[in-house]
Amino acid sequence: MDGPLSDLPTNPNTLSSASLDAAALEAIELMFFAYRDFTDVADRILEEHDLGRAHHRALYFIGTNGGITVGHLLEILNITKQSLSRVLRRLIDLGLVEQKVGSSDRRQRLLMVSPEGQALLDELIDAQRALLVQAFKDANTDNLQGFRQVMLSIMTEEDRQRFDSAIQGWSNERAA
Amino acid sequence: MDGPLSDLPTNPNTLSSASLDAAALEAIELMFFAYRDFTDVADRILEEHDLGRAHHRALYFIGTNGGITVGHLLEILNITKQSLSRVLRRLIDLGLVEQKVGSSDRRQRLLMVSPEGQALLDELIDAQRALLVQAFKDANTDNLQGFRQVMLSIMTEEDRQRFDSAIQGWSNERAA
DNA sequence: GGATTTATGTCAACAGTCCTGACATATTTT
DNA sequence: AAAATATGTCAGGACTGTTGACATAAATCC
Repeated sequence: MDGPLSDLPTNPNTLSSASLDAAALEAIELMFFAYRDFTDVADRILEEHDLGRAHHRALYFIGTNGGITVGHLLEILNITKQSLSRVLRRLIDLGLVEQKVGSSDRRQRLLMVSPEGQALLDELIDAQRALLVQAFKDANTDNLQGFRQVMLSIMTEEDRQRFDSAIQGWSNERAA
Repeated sequence: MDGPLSDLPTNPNTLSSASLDAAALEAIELMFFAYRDFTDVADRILEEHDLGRAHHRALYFIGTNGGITVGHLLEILNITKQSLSRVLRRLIDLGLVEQKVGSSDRRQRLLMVSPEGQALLDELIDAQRALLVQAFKDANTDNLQGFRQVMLSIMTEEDRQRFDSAIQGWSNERAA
């Protein structure tokens, strides 16, 4: 049997309300299982280092935003500073993350990963990237655009703006 | 600027390794932000009822698999029975979930949601479905198929089998 | 029919991650 | 000099996951 996304009207730009509803209902489960298995590949690596997901997230955004301030990191992660504190302390104590006093504002603590932190981050990113590359292998350009467009549209506008994209604000527009 | 998924080769079925890599790298963040904002809409409702995500997940799979056994629920959720116990106890004490002794195997406790549990579940599902329907509104059939195909491919084969799909096992096949 | 396995439940302890509230320090801004 | 800002920390609580141990009832095995 085909799933809810398979029996749609012929016109590629016209989807019935019922079809959208059925597709969305299935997508609730797609989100759950895909995200769980996506995070699992990283969790296995983190276990070996006795670190949790929170450490992964902090390490990730520090590594991909070298010199980020604590405040900015808090904004991205959407957690309290007390919550980040424990995680960050651990990463610093383990020598995976380093702090530098801000040059223009000496109150700031600029965060960056150490070589050891970068090595772990590379390991984590490679594992998740490999999974995604495998998942993308049999998809064509349209499929990938669709995946990207849907994922962007699921986010809040604020989060969407993190992705520099030609289709920013597209959600209220008609596809060309 | 376009994102990594935008500057791909013209042939829709041929994607360079570098493009796939760049797309996967971006997708790591797409997964993070989309999933977070997707769960947030449910979390807001759960807060009003003083329930957590674990209660949501249990309620969801009981509601969509009426009469499910405790053992089967544990398999789906991939957690320990001790972990589920606390959550289930709370749902039962609140009158959101009911138990019935199995008819063929009287050791089993068949789980089902009460009318009150169904009402809460409907509220949760409606919120997430509304978000997804909105996200799907500007996508065409190919886009949605792409989203579905990629999400299915990200899962383990075991999880993928929960979705009855014409493209089961497609990951090693060539698209028609 | 007695022994074993299975399905479920519970107690206890511990870990990770999030929260709120309060308070402290250094630095910048007004 | 006073107020605001960036950061850090202490304390306590909630939720959700883990391991290990033990208990009961029912099904299955020999």
